[in-house]
Amino acid sequence: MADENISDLIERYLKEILADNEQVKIRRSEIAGLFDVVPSQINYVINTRFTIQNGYIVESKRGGGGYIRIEKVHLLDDIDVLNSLIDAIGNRLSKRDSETIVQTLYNNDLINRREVGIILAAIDKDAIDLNNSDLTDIMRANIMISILNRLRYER
Amino acid sequence: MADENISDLIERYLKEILADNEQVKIRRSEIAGLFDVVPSQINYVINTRFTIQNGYIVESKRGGGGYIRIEKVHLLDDIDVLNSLIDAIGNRLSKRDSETIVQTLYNNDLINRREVGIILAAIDKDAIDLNNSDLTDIMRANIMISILNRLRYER
DNA sequence: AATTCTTTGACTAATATTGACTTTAATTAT
DNA sequence: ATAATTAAAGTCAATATTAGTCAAAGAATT
Repeated sequence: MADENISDLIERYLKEILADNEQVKIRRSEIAGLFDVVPSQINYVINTRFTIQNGYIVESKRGGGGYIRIEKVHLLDDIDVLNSLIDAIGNRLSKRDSETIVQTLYNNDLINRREVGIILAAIDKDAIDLNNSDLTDIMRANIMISILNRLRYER
Repeated sequence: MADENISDLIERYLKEILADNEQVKIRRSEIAGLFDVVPSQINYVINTRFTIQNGYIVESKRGGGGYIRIEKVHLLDDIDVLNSLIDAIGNRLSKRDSETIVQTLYNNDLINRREVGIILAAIDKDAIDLNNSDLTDIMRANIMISILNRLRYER
């Protein structure tokens, strides 16, 4: 417990609030001031400790009245399939492989027919085409991973 | 819930009225006075929060007895909603506008909460980012249109 | 010694607020 | 009737107020 750098302290501070609340809404500069660090360190703490893998989602808004909101989400129990699918996708994902993944999701009752349609529309070749099949496969991988991560929790 | 910016407060004020009425008719300077802001801020609020994507149409008149009227738009059926949303998307689509669209889909019972999450994941900034914000907005427009088109016949 | 993690700050991006100037419509004066 | 005045709303660019990114420097760990 005594091994604490400032990022750890900030993490602990936020998680203590999250122990009693579903979410924290902060003003970045305030927290930075509280711990006497530069504002961007708050981003560092968030990026390293409040990821979706840890069960947190983060929203923010800039400008007057801006904020950062961290929300704890409930990760589902049976997400092994999702996790292994995420792990299996590398940087690129072919159309064919993406269809296999969607089929797997459907077979495992992780998505319904309608959701199959939506996901296939989201990664549709024409939609994400960039005149560069390499880029298209990268884009497809990114989108698929983002969706799989979303399926890992419910709100 | 405190600490919202004034534009959010004005938005909320108007939407509360619109919850009970089909339309609001305001005198710009009055609302500005009520919230102690400059009159043109009312235009800012309207332009950013009461767009057609949001499901509102706005009419106004200048000169003596001038006014601004905000009206909830009433589209006949789901296809109308989808068509008008598709029409409103050009080549590019900002994050903000995309969120408005998804909200409108939800408000019109065209998608459920879970589908909101999936769609937002599909167009998430980090997912479709290619280190080029121009391309990001183009990609977001393409994906959103693809999904909207899917919803058009999958229902 | 090498690698990874943390801290810092300069620069960028998004959103909100303000105010000077313009346009339109109604009212009043000629 | 027509012109002048007044009373609105609209536009747009400048400024203010946040948060985000990224890379370099420093610290800790392996």
